Amino acid sequence: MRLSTLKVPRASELVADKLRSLIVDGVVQAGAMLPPEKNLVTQLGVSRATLREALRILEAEGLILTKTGPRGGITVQRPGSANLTRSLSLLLQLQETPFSTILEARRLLEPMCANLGAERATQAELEQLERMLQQMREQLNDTNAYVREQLAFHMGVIACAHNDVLRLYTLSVGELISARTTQVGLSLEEREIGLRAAEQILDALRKRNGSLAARRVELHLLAVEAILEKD
Amino acid sequence: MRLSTLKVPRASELVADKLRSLIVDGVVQAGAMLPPEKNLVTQLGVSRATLREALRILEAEGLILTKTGPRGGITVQRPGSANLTRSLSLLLQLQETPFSTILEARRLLEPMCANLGAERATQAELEQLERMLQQMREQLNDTNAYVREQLAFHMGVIACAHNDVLRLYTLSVGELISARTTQVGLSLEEREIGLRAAEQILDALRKRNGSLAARRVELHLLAVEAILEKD
DNA sequence: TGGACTAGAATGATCTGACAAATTGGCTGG
DNA sequence: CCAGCCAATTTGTCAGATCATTCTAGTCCA
Repeated sequence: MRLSTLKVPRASELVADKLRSLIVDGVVQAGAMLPPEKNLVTQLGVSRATLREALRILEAEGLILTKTGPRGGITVQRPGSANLTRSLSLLLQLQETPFSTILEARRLLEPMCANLGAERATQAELEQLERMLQQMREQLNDTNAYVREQLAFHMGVIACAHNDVLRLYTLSVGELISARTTQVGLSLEEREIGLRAAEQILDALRKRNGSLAARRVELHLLAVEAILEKD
Repeated sequence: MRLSTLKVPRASELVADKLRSLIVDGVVQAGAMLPPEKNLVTQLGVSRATLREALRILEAEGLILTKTGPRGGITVQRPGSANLTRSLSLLLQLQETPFSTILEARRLLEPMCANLGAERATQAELEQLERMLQQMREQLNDTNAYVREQLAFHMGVIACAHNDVLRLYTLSVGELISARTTQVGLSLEEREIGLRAAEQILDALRKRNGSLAARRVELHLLAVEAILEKD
């Protein structure tokens, strides 16, 4: 008989597990508030220090946020992509992964998603993309706002694929690359070229031509990479 | 003049940031130990409670682990894929993403990586894959061990693509699916079929035939999906 | 000699109680 | 009516003590 080494759980971890399952199981919905620390301490039978260590864990997971004062307290949140992106970013930094690898990943992921999206996009989604395009046109003179809208458009295209896993993956690499793009900056000409590329991509989606959409996305991404790597 | 709402950082977050940057910047390498809490408290000028909240954050990020006793203490770790997988899993659970979406993501990611891998695999990697195949043969009678080796083989194939981002993505969906596979279990016949598929995939890699490798991976994954969805 | 046992030290884990800081809502005096 | 101040609530931080775990070294006995 083989026994694995027995792991002694900490009280703070057990508390974190208990509260996390309340959230994941939907007992407390996002937006709702947990009882104040004072009450939790009595209900859980641990000290405040232990409870607070558990809260920091949940906060690191993006499940809660805390505010001081009356009307403050512990609010349950739905974690966004931030944590996923953060985990990825940490891993890549520690492995000293070159930026070109991130670019390549996006260059492979997005065309694939666009291909799927061309088949699956609903009419409403296409109209939404048209509105996003309009947003990009309006923000053409503000680099930061433009980069933000561009990412939103990309994600809108990817959302048409109706696959949340791929959407989250693409979003996390997209966020990393957008951060860099904002640093480097885009000239007005580059922004205009990007806008035209977006128009072409939406056109391909409207035609339900997946391979055309994929090709256009890839070309656009290659152009962006050329800009990012010019220095 | 517009001022964004001023955010008051907590001491525990500042401490976590400071320690994290020590790790990310390589001042303390993985495997090294941080000073004991007692010393950190005096060096950082915060209370022990605050320091410990910071440590729980870093632990949640997979950057450290703590042990009690002499020779215990705070060890710096390189975070593995666990955090990424965990973040993804949380997000998917809260969005009530169906399992089929995860399967689809893998079915799209792995063939793409295999295609790349066929072009880029080194001789050493091919030999490593051959050894993994041997491991699978030896574990053919132990379902859990077999599933583990199968995931290792898959990841070995993906590693040939030499893209860490895609490797991490594929690994995280792979871990989610493997967990399910272990629950469902595989019959001996299914394991033998899987083994033969792996042999075929390695064969395609050896021939440097990317599209063949992609097709074989996809067929294999479709077979696995059929097993997982049979109930 | 050698092995088992024990006492002590190092270290993290938890608890307790207190005070500080932030924020809201109501009160009060003009 | 309103501006400003005060009190209450809640989280944030601190200091100190005690408990639990685990390694080391020494001791005792066969």
